[in-house]
Amino acid sequence: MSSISGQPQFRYTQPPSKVIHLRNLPWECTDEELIELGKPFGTIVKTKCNVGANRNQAFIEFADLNQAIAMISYYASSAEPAQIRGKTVYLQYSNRQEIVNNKVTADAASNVLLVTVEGVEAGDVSIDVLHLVFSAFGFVHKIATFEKTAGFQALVQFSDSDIASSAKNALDGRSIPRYLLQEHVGPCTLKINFSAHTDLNVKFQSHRSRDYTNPYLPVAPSAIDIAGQDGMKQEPESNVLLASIENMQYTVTIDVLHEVFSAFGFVQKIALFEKNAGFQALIQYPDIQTANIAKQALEGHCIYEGGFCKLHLTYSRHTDLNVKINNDRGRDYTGGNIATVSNQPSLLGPQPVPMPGATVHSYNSIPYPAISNGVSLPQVPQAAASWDIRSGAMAPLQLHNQSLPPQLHNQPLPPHLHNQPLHPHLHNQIHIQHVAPPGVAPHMMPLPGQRRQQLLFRPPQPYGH
DNA sequence: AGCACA
Repeated sequence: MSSISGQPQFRYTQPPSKVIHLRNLPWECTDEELIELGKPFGTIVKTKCNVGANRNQAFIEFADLNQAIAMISYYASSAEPAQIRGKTVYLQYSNRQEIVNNKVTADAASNVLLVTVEGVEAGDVSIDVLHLVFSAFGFVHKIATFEKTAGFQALVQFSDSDIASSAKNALDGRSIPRYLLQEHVGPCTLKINFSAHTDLNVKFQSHRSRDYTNPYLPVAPSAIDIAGQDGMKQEPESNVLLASIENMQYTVTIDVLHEVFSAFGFVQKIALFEKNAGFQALIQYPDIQTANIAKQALEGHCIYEGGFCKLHLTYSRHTDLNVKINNDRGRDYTGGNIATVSNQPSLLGPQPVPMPGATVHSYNSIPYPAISNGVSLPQVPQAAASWDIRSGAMAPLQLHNQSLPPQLHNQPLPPHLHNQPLHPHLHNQIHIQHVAPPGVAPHMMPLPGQRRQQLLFRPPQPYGH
């Protein structure tokens, strides 16, 4: 324990530190007395007394190293030793660089997080969105939301503090992805602390509290609403879809969107716009059912292989888009008498513009051959298109669950599902060889739901870019 | 009189 030389090693080898270690203190010593002792030498930022088994040691931390040096130097050459309550105290530099107060457990890790959502008003962020966001890190047991002066807050309970910590580390200071929010909602930054709670007392399932461990908990009447089965949105259904495009590495044109969304029915109108530094599109179908099918089939899918241009679909509040002019920002396929910008060749001539007054049936009228190249295709129902990488052909992507409305059964296949060729004009538009990476064909890539969650905040970087 | 989980 002692040094080889017979003298304690620590005696002359302490490097300077802002922290001074004091010993031989009276047990009753207080922080005030430590401050009195050290104050003449500088600014004391922290003290700690009653340290050690005998509670007769203490620490003083100065704001500046030179102040600690001044105190040590003074008493090293002083005839009067440092004293507290008449007792000589011995000083030396501490072997630590700062006083740490582990007594303060205000921010101790907990399995319950206190989440403050900044920049929102009541109802902007549903409990289901929070559940989705936090479920990426583990099973969420309970959520309780409330409004305080601090704003919209939520307590999110995990099974243990490790999971809670990982969620906190990943999400604190970040924002809820735009596509989880309704159109009008601004950026929602999460500020996350550990709660002092360990188990929330959720009395019933409601729009403000949930217990995911107890499916038999009574449901508050106020919670029975029009939320969809996924519960992500409170928005009512609409024939107009709002598409947010995530990870948009490549240009997404109206023609591309038209191609993709036409697989489900006649697309009446499309409008593109930038919002909140993101890229969004409104796609108008003749009816809610068609929009519903497209929404469910395409949600989370990528337009391009490699996770690029992932679609996130919600119902718009619009029911009829006002497209005044056909250009690269807006398109009206209903054949109304509106102006057309001349530098949009794909709109002219053979562009598949159905007759005026077209209904969902009119999507059959798109002037493509029903079958091309003699390639027989799987039976309807078909939903989204999928490009075969090797052949460049488009293969059908099955709808997962629901049945199609009657009018979509036994119809000729939509143009996407045809092997070759597309109309020359459109062909060039949708193959997007100029935007896809070399050797990669445009491709509809379904991503599993869990992966979607994983990607929420950390979109993949394509090809090492 | 000799470095803090408190």
